[in-house]
This record gives sequence, structure tokens and C-alpha cells, in this order.
Amino acid sequence: MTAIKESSTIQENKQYALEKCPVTFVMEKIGGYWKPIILYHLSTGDKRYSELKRAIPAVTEKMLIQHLKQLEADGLVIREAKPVVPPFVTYKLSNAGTGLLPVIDAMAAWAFKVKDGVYTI
Amino acid sequence: MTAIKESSTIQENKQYALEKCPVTFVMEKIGGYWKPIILYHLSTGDKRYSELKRAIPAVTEKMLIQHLKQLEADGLVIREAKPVVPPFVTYKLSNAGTGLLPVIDAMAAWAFKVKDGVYTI
DNA sequence: ACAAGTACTTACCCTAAAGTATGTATTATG
DNA sequence: CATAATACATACTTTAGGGTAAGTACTTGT
Repeated sequence: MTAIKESSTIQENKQYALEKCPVTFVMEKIGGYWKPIILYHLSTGDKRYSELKRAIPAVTEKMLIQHLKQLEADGLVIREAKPVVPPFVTYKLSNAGTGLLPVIDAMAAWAFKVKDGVYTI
Repeated sequence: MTAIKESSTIQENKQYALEKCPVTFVMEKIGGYWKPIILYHLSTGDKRYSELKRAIPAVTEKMLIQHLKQLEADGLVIREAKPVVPPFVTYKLSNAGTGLLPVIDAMAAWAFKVKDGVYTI
């Protein structure tokens, strides 16, 4: 979980943007290539780690858990581990995570409008 | 506008995500620290370049035009330049850009819910 | 005995995004 | 004659994010 230099303009600006801009706040949570995709896959119900891995073949294991851990730390997903062997771990959306689905939907709606040429870009 | 290496895994994955995931498509357009903030400032009406600069003091000029140019290239904002001197350039939201406002609003709504403790994260 | 499956972890590298600093053209104004 | 104001541009450096590759622990199946 890559160390961050505690004093860099980029971090200060992130701080500024986080406080000033709710959108940036959301971006912090669901930004990155994989988080939205993970969220999407969890929106249809809980999934095991290995299920997610198979569902998103292009993601590396490092990226997958790294983002799962971040999503968990941000309270968007809930991890449940059964103390068995081989391990049995499932991930599911929390209330906050579920609350993000309308945002995801609004984004998807806009994306499809653009692709359907509704907006003559 | 930083040149991109045409063959790197990161670019291939971005491609994958762009095709598979409408959310990533939106992220491409409004991701980055400054784009949402710029969009937000333009949501209340057109602004001159210098007005934006003053309205967002933490952004550097390089970042500001770089993002404005990208937003323009993506058809989200429209640039209008009057051929006078000193230059007089205004930026405003296009239809597509305006179409994004509901997304921004949904994000803001979620962010405020989180901050108000609606979701016991 | 050894591979396979599970859910990770860790060390190292590479690249794209962000930041710093300075320069450009044009005209008005003191 | 020099400075200010406008809207940029550009060379160079830094940093955070993403990728590669390999290893860990524990058990079941062959």
C-alpha cells in the first residue's frame, strides 16, 4: 500500500480538493481503474475473493486485494472470513457502498447517452 | 499533454476498463483532482480563464489549461475567444458537460451523507 | 511425495500524472 | 521605456499509482 511522502504539494492539493470538493471526496473512494469494477461486481451480491478474481481476469492479484483492502478501510465493502482451510472469504457492499450505486448508475446513464450520440460531442 | 507509450499494460488495462465499464469511461473524463472542481465552477455560468484561476487558487496554470484543454477536447466545455487584446477567453459547459451535473450532484449527495454520518462507516 | 487450491504478501520496477519554473505575444498605461 | 495584464506554452523534475514476479501457510486429493 505504497508509502506516501507526507509533505508534497500533490498531497496538500489533494487535501484542499477533499475539503472543498465533495466530488473529489467520492473520487478518492472509487477512483482508480479497478474500484468501480469491483463495486459493480459486488452490486449483484456477495462474492468470494476467487470469484472476483475470475470475474475480472485482467486485474492482478496485487491490485485486487489492494483495492479490496482500501474499499474495506473506507467502509464501502465488508469482508467476512470463515476460519476454515482452504480459506473462505467473501466480500459484500456495506450500506455506504450500496449508497454509491445511484452514483454509479448516473455515471453509466451519462456514458450510454454519450455513446448513443445523445450529446453531439 | 504528456505523450503516451502506445504499448504498456497500464494502457491496455485502461482500454479494457473503458470498453467494459461505463464508470471508467466517466472517470476518464472527470477524473483528476481539478476537473470536477473546474466543472463545478462552470456549473454556475461561464467564466473567464482568469476568473477560474482566481476561483481555484491552489491550481497551477499548467494544470488549469491542461485540464481545460482536455475538457474541451472531450466536448464537455466550450471555449470562446474574442480576438481582442488583452485576450478575452471564456469557458462554459457544453450540453454533454451539463449532462454530467446530475452525476456530480449524486456524488455530492453521497459525500454529504457520509459526512453527516448517515452511513455509520 | 507432490501438485493444486485458497487468500493473501512483499520486494522491486516503470510510467503517467502532477508540480516547478520560466518564457511568449500583444497592447495599454505610467 | 518599462511594467502590468491576459491567456497561454514548454522544458524539466518529482511522486503516486500501477505492474511483475515470486513467496507464504495450510490442507485435500492422487
